[in-house]
Amino acid sequence: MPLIEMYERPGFLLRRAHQISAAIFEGSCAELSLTQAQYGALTVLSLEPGIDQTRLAKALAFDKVTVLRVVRGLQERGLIAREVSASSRRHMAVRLTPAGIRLLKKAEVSVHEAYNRLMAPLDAPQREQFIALLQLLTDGLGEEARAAFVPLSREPSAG
Amino acid sequence: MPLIEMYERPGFLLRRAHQISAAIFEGSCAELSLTQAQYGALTVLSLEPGIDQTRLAKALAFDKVTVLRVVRGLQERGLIAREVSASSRRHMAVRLTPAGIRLLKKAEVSVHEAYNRLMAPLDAPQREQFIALLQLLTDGLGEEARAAFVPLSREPSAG
DNA sequence: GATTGTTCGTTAGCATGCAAACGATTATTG
DNA sequence: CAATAATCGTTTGCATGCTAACGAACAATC
Repeated sequence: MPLIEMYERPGFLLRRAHQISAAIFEGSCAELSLTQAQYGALTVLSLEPGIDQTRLAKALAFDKVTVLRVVRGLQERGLIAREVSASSRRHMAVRLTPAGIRLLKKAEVSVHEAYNRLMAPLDAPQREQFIALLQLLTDGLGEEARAAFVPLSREPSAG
Repeated sequence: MPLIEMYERPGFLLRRAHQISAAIFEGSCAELSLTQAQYGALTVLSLEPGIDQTRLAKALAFDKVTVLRVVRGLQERGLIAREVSASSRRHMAVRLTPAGIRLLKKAEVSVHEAYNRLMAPLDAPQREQFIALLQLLTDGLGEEARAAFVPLSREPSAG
């Protein structure tokens, strides 16, 4: 048994795969200075303009604090705008600026490139299987681990 | 198209899956105060006593600094011992203490429990597929991303 | 309508992961 | 043996992710 059992454990492999994925993504998007987290935020904001930070956190499965820092960074770069919500003074309405929309559009190319680099070792059916299994895993564990992952498709658009 | 494309992207899913995996692992090992990183280090050390930190980092696909901090923490808890290597003054020989061996043995139960919780949404063939695909992905990208992932099976035991 | 409780955004603190830089030590080369 | 280069461990600094705590605003209850 020369091969270490550890290298077959999903925990180890997931950490490693995520590590590689992040490195590839940020390599591909280095020119745009976009991290995975920032890209995710821009993507959600493009589909849900004016969403508040808590909802944004849930959509991304992020922590509140992480969303705050991501959003603040994007705001400082002029990619998004934040203002107190019209309906509630404690909600922040976050939306893309024209510059943010442009950058997101530009990023799609790099993101696609990162996807291809990441999935290079897998052929088409393997990619489908892999994604299906990941979805099965994360969906099935959504409540187990945190109970806060609500993909936004159709939800009350104002509490 | 109500479902967001993002939720099908492997980068997002990998980050999410890793996030859940880490939470489950640390939940199961909370009593032992063991993180994934610490458990990985103990595991490698149990198979390669006296390994130096750089090699340990490569085996775990960790950064040098991360290994340093992990190893220092384990040393402060009396689970491992570090001493300057006999063959080279700039190498540190790291090995488990009896307490470390005991804790690692105790941890196996919790680790197994974490595995079952993590893989709960998948049946047996799916688990095999999932692990095989993860291995295919990480092996295939080992050099692409970093060129530093050398699973230890049989390597020069002294440079 | 005042009190209680909940939620949102924020700050602060801790752990993890990476890159850069530096002293000490070893390897390499003449 | 002397000089240069490479390597190991370490420190520092930065980014990310989480928990805990807190003020402000809202909701719920009586």
